[in-house]
Amino acid sequence: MYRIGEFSTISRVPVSALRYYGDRGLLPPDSIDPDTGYRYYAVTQLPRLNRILALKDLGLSLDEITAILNDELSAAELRGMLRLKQAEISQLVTEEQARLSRVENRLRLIESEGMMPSHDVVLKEMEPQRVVSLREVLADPRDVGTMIGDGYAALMPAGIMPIAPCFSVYHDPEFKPTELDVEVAFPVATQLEAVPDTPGGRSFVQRSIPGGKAAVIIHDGPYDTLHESYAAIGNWISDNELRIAGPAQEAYLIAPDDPGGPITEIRLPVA
Amino acid sequence: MYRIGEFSTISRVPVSALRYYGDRGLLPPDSIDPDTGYRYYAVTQLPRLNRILALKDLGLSLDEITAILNDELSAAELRGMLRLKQAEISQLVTEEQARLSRVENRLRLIESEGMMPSHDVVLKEMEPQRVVSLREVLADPRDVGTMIGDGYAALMPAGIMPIAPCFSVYHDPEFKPTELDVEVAFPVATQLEAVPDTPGGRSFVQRSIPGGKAAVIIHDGPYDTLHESYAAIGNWISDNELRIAGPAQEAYLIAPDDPGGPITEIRLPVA
DNA sequence: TATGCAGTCTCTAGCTACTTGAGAGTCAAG
DNA sequence: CTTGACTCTCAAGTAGCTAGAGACTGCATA
Repeated sequence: MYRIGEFSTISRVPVSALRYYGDRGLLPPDSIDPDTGYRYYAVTQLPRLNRILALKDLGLSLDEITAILNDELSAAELRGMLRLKQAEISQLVTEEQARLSRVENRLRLIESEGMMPSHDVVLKEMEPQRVVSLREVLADPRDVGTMIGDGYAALMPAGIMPIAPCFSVYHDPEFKPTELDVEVAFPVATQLEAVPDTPGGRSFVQRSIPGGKAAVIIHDGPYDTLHESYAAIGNWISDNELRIAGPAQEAYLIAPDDPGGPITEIRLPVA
Repeated sequence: MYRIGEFSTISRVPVSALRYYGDRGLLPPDSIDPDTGYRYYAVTQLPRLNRILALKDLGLSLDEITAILNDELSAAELRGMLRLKQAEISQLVTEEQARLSRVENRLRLIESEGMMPSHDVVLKEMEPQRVVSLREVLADPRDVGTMIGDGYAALMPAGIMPIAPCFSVYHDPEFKPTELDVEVAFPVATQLEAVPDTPGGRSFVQRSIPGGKAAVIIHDGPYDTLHESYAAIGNWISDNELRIAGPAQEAYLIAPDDPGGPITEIRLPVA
């Protein structure tokens, strides 16, 4: 019988951890002196302790290990648990590798430009959004602004308030400066009975914009530098070995007539 | 100006996280209503929030991010921090890959044998140990027992108490059943003035056994099944893509004359 | 004007697997 | 009997939030 310090030396497990395992019921001491409370361990407990350490090394939690050691699991459940853990770890490895390449890219950016990039791309989870929208093929990209104005001019008098900033969706698979298939969307809370046509004679469609992951960047500046943010988001996506999985969106968080200039969020669905 | 809920919708960051970042000084609200305590955020805070998220995605802690955002770091420090993070992540990836292969091996073992292996190999950190030891080339492996007895017979009367179980070190690079170069070591607390020779005429050497990582297994059974544990430890080492980095040790935790039979710990230094 | 309800506030606790430390008691040797 | 090493219990700390309790605010409707 060993006292906890000796058992710690033999097993090379810290005293505090042994006490913790004992209190959790994972490795109760062989006996406890009822007068002094001293814990006494037997060498025969080493296999159990080593099993605890080995299972912990597989990434199992102490609760899971407790269940395994107390024989509460069938062989099938055990296999299932391990296969689950296997999937978890391989996902973790993939994620960490992606993180690693993000760090490497950031380092490369800093070394080449001497500073941090001015704005950052982040991956966000988008909720599906119910919208009323106008869609049109435009000759001039700047007409998007008039479409938005036209849309508001129809919605406001009808008492329809967008619940989030309006945004545009660019449906062209590649960029076409002369024939731009663009949708202007106004998020709404629920399906609406009727939506009036716009003063400009456009008709609204009600639909749901699907959710999912999107690479997002805030563009804080005039529209004629939007391409820089698109370049940043494009680089980020290829760096992270993702691919574009839907049409780009631009959300107009602050309108261009604001004294501070417009602020735009570019979103690119990815998978 | 947006209330926290709206800002949460726009940024797709949970309200609780925004409050937390505010309290940490990482992203204080643009203003706080002194009467109600309501937090108000501006769209212009989105770039900072996105930078926080992007840096978090690189694996930086909020403290580190605070330092970066408050411009407390030189470009060199920033590069250093990222390079450190890079090293950390690639080590993490390596570790998780090793863990993954451990899980896969465990699964394979379970599927082939229908159960968990009876004993477990674990990786432990060994402290360097000061010992007094006897070393000899033996014709018969079973003579190790007499060497141990001989050693104790010299040490006990001289008042030298080993501070840990004695163990043997097998110095042969490969196994030789007829000419076994074996060292029997007794751990001691400090360098000793003098150690008497044994009744059997052997002379002690004082030395330090180096520490480091070792693969360890508890063998709970008679010595003639030791090879099974050696096989298990050998498999484990190759599974984990480690290599043997020193002579094997066998620690005699419980002597073979105990009614429960001997318990032995096999240690194989690895790198 | 009253009521309701969604939103917000602060504060506390919980999550994992321990580690650290305080304050008190125990053991063996000299 | 003292000393020093060891052990005990209990509480708090770790990271980055999340969840919940109980109270207050703001806006819309009856």
